[in-house]
Amino acid sequence: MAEKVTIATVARHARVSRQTVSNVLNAPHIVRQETRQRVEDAINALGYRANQAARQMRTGRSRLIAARIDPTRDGINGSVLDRFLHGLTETADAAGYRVLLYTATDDDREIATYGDLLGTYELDAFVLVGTKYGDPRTEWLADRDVPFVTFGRPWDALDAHPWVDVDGAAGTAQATRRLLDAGHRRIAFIGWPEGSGVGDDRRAGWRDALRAAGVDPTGLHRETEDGIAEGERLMRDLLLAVAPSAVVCASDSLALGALQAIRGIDPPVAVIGFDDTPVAAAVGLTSVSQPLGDAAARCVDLLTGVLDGDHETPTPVLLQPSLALRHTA
Amino acid sequence: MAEKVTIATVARHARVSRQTVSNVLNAPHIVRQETRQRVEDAINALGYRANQAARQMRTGRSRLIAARIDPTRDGINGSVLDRFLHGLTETADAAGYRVLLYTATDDDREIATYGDLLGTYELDAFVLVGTKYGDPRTEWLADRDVPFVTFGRPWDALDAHPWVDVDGAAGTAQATRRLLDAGHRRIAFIGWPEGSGVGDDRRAGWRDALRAAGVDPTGLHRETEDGIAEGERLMRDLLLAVAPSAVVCASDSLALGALQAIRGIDPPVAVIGFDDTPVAAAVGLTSVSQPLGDAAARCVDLLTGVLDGDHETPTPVLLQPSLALRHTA
DNA sequence: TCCAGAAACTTGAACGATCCAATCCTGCCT
DNA sequence: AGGCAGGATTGGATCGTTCAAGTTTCTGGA
Repeated sequence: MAEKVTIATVARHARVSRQTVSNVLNAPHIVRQETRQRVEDAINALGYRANQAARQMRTGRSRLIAARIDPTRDGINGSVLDRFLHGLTETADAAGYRVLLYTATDDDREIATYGDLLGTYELDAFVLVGTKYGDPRTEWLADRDVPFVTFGRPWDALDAHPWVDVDGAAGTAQATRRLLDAGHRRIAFIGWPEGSGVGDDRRAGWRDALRAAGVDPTGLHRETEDGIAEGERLMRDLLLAVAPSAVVCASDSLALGALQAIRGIDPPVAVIGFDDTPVAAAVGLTSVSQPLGDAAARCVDLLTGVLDGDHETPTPVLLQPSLALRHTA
Repeated sequence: MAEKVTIATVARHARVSRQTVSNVLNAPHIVRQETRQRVEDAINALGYRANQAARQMRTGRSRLIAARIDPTRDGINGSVLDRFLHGLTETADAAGYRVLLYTATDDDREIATYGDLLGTYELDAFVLVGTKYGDPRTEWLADRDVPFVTFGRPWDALDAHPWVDVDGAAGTAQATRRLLDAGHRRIAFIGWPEGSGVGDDRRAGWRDALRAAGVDPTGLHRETEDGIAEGERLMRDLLLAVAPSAVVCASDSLALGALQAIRGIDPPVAVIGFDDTPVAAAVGLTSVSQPLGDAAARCVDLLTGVLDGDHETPTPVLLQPSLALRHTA
């Protein structure tokens, strides 16, 4: 069994002091070129890696970022988180950080977990996915000056914190415009009950795009909780009430339900979903696609900005979604 | 800002020495009841949490488990990993461990990452998802005595290591028997090319169930890479060649393709997929469901067994899948 | 040649927990 | 009352790194 290689081993091997080795690692510019080379050679020869625990003890920083992994709720939208987490892991890695997972069943437990993670692991930052009106989690973190980013806007706009989001309104607007361009006029919308930031935003995009084209959106939209059965029910309702020739949905679940409701109708009713989930790809559903890899990368950017001493509050990032065209629209 | 609460703070508050506090945490039985109570009260009052970095430095153990998060490949099977990771996080948490994510694009990089994680973070163990014939990763880890568990059998059976798996053959056999019970005789199988452990296992379950019922499986199966289009192609082929009344597939992707191929056929051809992905739930596809939460929990069980000093190699775990019945079979 | 000042490098201390060995109680027996 | 055994408690050393302060070496101008 090989001896443990510490900074002292490297120092001895390169005939310098421990501190010089440390400097080569953390502040290379203050070490003379020749010495630096000698130390780097020793590091490579010995396969030395800085022990994170020891470093953390002195600096108080763990180079660990926490992210929550949810129980896949209805299953369909779960893969969004999946893809986001992968992007996060990849980008964090490149920036020298690692992602630690945690779960929680409700806000209180989640906050308790924050305390635990901060106390025992001295986590550097948190990434929160999804935000709601009056989110107690962001408040707790902000009160304690814990760096964090949310993937999702702070809908309160009470106090600003760094965030990254995808412009949902732009997505539904783009979807609506595509349908308008294809000659559709009676374009309906199936969304979530008023009051959720994300849902209202997506509905607004559809409404504004219609108005801009001189179409009155009145009566053309329906609201429900998310779900396939719900989408199917509301689509049937819309068909009877206003006979739309196309529909934009706030989620792929709803869109999938809509697809089932219109089966057999000719000419086919166009359907566009939201999130570009695997299900959409599988059934050929056109859907608004979020740039999740980019979003994750920008989250890491914002965090490293804060962690590496940028004291100014970083500018929020609003990314543009794109339309994954398939055969339903 | 509150002072940092260390073991010394607690000791002062409880009027004992640091060591006594440490004993209360790590070996409670050697501390007198009354003293222990006083120390525990102090811990709660002060909100003390043992600093993991300091503990790790002395003990060499990080209470961190690494798990890989893959880029969602074809998207459909991605959520399996998602659900597994969630289960892992939950169970590990309960056992006092945390899950650290990593990614890698190929085996070599993955192994390099192992070295990095072990060197800098002193990870306690790895969980590998998916194994193949002659997996270099397990060999590397075993050579270095790094504790690890695989979710997936070692198909080589060369040297044993702890593993947890779901009995794929039992799943396809169960699916096949259900179809037999419903009166089907010409039950086809669409699977993956010979040579993958998982694929061969799933095909064997179908074949053996047919034989047990006195049906000759010859000519009733087709092989291809995974994918919806591939499944559709092979199903059309099967329809022309042997006109099956039912088909069992090695994945939901293949089953989804099969579903598209049989659209409009009456009486409908029964289809059963594998993995019970969100897509299956969405389109009403009957599918073999893996107990992913259980599997994750058993992985953690095996690991904690090894980490907490059980020197005997733990027994592998083979879990039974169940059939998620929907309207395609 | 000498010296100031900067640059390069070295040394001792500290982070917070655990381990080890030595000391202090406490209760019990004679 | 004195002595003893055993468990409970204590102080000091330690893990590997970085910080703060100190010392040596180098550079250039008078």
